[in-house]
Amino acid sequence: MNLPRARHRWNISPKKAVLLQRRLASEVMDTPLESPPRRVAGGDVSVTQDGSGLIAGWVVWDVKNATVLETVVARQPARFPYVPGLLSFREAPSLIAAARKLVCEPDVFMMDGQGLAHPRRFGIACHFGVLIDRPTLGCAKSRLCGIHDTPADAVGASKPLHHEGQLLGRVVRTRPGVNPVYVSIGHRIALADAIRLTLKCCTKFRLPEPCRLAHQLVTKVRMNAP
DNA sequence: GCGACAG
DNA sequence: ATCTTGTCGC
Repeated sequence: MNLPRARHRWNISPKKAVLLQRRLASEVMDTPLESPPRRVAGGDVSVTQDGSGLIAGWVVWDVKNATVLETVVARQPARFPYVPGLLSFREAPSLIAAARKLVCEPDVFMMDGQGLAHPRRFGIACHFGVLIDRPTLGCAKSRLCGIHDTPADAVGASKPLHHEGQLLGRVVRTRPGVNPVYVSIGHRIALADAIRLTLKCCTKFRLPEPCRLAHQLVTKVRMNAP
């Protein structure tokens, strides 16, 4: 992939990281996808036992044929701690490094974490999306901020996620009897597109296939190379 | 001051 | 996120 050049450093203080988020958040674009997505990349990051290394990976999923088109991984030292609200400063660098290895051009990138559903409206899906200038969406397994009702126990049921008077995303039931996921836009996508695509990629499990397979990928790589 | 807090 | 045993259900 031919990605844009780096726009800022990553080894900055949490204080400056927050300021950077506020500045870049204005660049997020809430716009419909230009065409029905066919190649969807799911990304995830695993951490080594001692917590010093990160392994990021992407799995490109063909939604039409339900097949894997490509997989890539990248290893990097962990240079930023996990701080709620600043996840992208810890994981995005490795995810970008891995994305640079992709040969194909995904139509959308699905991130394991929040997008707009963030205290400053700039979760990892927004940050990654703005930096690489590609359509992205956030599909998190739990809540970071906001309030919502419990969606009905049926596939596709959902409830809005609100925070400070704004609609940040939707809590979506992807499987009956299991916890819903938190879907929000990352960049260059509309919430309706994000939800539709998330559901379309959920075939047999709670998480959409691209994300689930990416999680398996980085976990296995970590096991086979401490 | 206290609880909450993506991965 | 990672660690970690058994357990319930299809």
